[in-house]
Amino acid sequence: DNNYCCVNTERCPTMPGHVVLDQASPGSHLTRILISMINAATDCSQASVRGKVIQKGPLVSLGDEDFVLKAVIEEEASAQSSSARSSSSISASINVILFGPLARDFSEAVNQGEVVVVTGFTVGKSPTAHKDRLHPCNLLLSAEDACLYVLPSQPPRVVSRSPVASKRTSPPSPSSEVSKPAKVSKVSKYTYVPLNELKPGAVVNVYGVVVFFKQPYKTRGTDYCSSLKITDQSNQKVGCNIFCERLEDHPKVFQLGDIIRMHRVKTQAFGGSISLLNTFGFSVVTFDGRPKGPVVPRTSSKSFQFESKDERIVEELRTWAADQDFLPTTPRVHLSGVQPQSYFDLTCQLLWKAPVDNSCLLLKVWDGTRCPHPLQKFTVEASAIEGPSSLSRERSDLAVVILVFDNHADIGRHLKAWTHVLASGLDPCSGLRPGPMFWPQTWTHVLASARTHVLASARTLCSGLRPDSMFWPQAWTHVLASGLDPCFGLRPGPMFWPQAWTHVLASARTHVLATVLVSQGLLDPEDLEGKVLRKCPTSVPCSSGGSVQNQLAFHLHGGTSFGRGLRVLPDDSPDIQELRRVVESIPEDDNDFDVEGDSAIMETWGTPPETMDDARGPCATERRCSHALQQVTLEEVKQSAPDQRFHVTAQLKSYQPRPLYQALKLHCPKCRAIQEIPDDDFLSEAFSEASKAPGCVTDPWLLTESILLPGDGPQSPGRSLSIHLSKELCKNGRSKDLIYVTGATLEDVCQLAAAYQYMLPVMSSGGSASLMDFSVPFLFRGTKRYYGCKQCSQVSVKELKIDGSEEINEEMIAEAMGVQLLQYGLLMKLQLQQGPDTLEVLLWRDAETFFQVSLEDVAANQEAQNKIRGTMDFLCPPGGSIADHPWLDLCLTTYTVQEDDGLKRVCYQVCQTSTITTPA
DNA sequence: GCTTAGGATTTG
Repeated sequence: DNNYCCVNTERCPTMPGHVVLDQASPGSHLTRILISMINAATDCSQASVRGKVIQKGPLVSLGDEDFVLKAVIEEEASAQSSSARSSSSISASINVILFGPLARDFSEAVNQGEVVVVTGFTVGKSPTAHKDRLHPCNLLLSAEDACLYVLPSQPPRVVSRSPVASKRTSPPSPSSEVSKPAKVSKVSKYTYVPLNELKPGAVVNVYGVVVFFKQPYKTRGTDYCSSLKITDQSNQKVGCNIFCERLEDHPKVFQLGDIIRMHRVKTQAFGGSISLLNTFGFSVVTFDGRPKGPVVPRTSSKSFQFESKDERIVEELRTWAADQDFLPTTPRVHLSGVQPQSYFDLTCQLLWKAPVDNSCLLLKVWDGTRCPHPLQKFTVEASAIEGPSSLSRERSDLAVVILVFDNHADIGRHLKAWTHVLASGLDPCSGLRPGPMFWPQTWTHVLASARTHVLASARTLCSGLRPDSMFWPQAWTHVLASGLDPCFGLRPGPMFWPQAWTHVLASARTHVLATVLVSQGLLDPEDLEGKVLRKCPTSVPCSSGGSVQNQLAFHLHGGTSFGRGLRVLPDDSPDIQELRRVVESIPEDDNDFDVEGDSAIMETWGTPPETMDDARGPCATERRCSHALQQVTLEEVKQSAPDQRFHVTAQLKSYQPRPLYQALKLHCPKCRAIQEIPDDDFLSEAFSEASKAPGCVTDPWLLTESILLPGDGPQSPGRSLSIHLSKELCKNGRSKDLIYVTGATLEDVCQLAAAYQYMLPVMSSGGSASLMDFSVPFLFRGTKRYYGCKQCSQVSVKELKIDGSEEINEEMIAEAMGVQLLQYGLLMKLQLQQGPDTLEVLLWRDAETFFQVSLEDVAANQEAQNKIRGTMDFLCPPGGSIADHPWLDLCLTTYTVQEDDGLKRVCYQVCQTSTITTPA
């Protein structure tokens, strides 16, 4: 509330009777009154009222500089809901009547949707209350004492990443994949229903704080299911079940208290209350729920709206949630803080994994801290390890094993080394369980894998179970409830029983194996040891000294109770930053390797390139320069004086920006300024605004044809679209080479651009054609768009002179109009790695050479954008270990730039280098 | 084709 923008400095901020646009903190010395609390007895002298303008009437002249204007302001949603419980049914919308110059100023300066603060008003009885059902009172603002302040309206933003996002403004957007967030219409198209106002059988949008969640788990149907419970300021808790086939489409909820926004969820009556279900067009965005910290949307949606309004709602939910007493979750702890026998959540990085059997997977992870408890040891054959198996001694000492079972093993099998993982509901158990154990510990896993086969093939075993022979009473209830028979033959694959029955089988299996299998001669333990153990590359545990009872093992049990699960965390997650810092501070390049298993896999990612030529494979880039230079190391580059060239071989560890479309820029070859590319929503609004008052273009060298387009009603009256042809071009039979249009929307422009060669949107300036401002393209050709430099252009729209059959191009048009053309540029920051060394370099000047693509094409078509994406995924595979990244032959230049603080900094840029191999 | 799940620790 303290950031009021300075729009109009000519007006005195404290003078009554004016619309003020630049007051720092309006009405702060006064008491703010909620609209619903206003009554005839309200003391107006010390009061201020704040509300959003939802209606703005016309300025009515009473003659001789006297005016009157009626508007309706409404309490903003946040204030409304916080007052909802205490207030009566009095309307939160009130008529405001402005008189005199205040009315005139308001008419000019204030738009519908903006938020205003009024002071110095008087309260009257609203004569229209029975008719408009608004507040029974009205606010009267006359020139003598009244003051009205306008809060700056922050332009909403739309984040647009793919063509899908711009479909609404068809035809296809040239800059879709690569456009920058920009403003669109000021009124959001989404409204959010408070959770206590949900009615069954509706499709709604909601916001909420997550008070319970399960990571997505495989259902018996086709999809994964995320189960959530959310709440909001109404304190209503609402269950949600989100079904999506793809894991990445699920809500990215990582912690209780996260904030979630869902669009298009279906309300459904269930168990006496409302629950939510995703429905067609569902989209979800989540936010970290901790107060402070930036509001960063987490989503895999290709397009989503995100405006200042959303930011405000998130902040409000955060603030509200901070004071609530939500039930505690499993604690999120570091390995250094693990308490035996107490379930915990762990944020960690996967180093490698090894399959144990169909239903168990061993994950080797770390989080940069040391677990103080003695841990069970595991023996793993090197051949079973997926990922870099040898670590420096220091790193290895910090790494721990997690055994993940059943449904989690299915998720875990898809994880790549170096992925950051949230493991929820880990059980830091001792390897030995209380109660009788029938089998030596080393066999348990073998038996676990054997059980499926046995149970699947030997139906009689299970039907032979008797209640008095069960060890765990809770399992028996399940047996009674569901019986075992339906288990068989229903599910293909390693998990052939439905999730709901895991309980029965999991608890029954030890019993089955212990008391039935052997007694019936179906399984011989000797036989098992001889046949199955050999096939099992991971044996559990291998105790070496110490008491097994005191050794901890981390188990992620099957099932999803209490939110147990595995989830990949995005690389920009704030919870990873600390882990990353700690992990990077630990040396990885000492030679004291701790080799897991019998045969070590050579560690490629920490090895200097000179010794690894053969293992590296062909380079993915080649130098196109003609320098005769020796290869040097990154370290040598860093130590050298600037303004030189170097040849290096390195891997691409990471790059920015993500998302990639942000890399594409516009830049001026003359003044070298770089600017962002506006997105279609911004352009759409700019053109739509300009189309409302196109004016008349009467240049004598133009032929004008106007069409009157009918409107859809009072909201959108008809408009006039004019096409102007150059007489000169017409004379030469080339009228279609370049046309000028006025009154066109972006949609019109795109349609016309498809039919003509070049198209110049113009507007009337005193009857002559003039260009629109340079925030929009000044010229269109098909899906290509050309922008001009605000600094370097001297615009005047003139007739294009051409000689005979000369082909028109954008340079000629720009030159004729005095426009300095902007060029497309691609700016990326690459982090190179060479053994233990890293170096940050830029890709800018020779980006086209690097990707072998025209940036003009990248701006205009998806295929070229895909080429860049494909190349980057090849050079830096998502989720892969650095060992899997191809090596790059690079030519680097070094140079210095002057920073804002006057200091000089050395920069590095990739030049004259092309990628060789890109995936199909 | 249009369900799946609808919180409530495993028994490794």
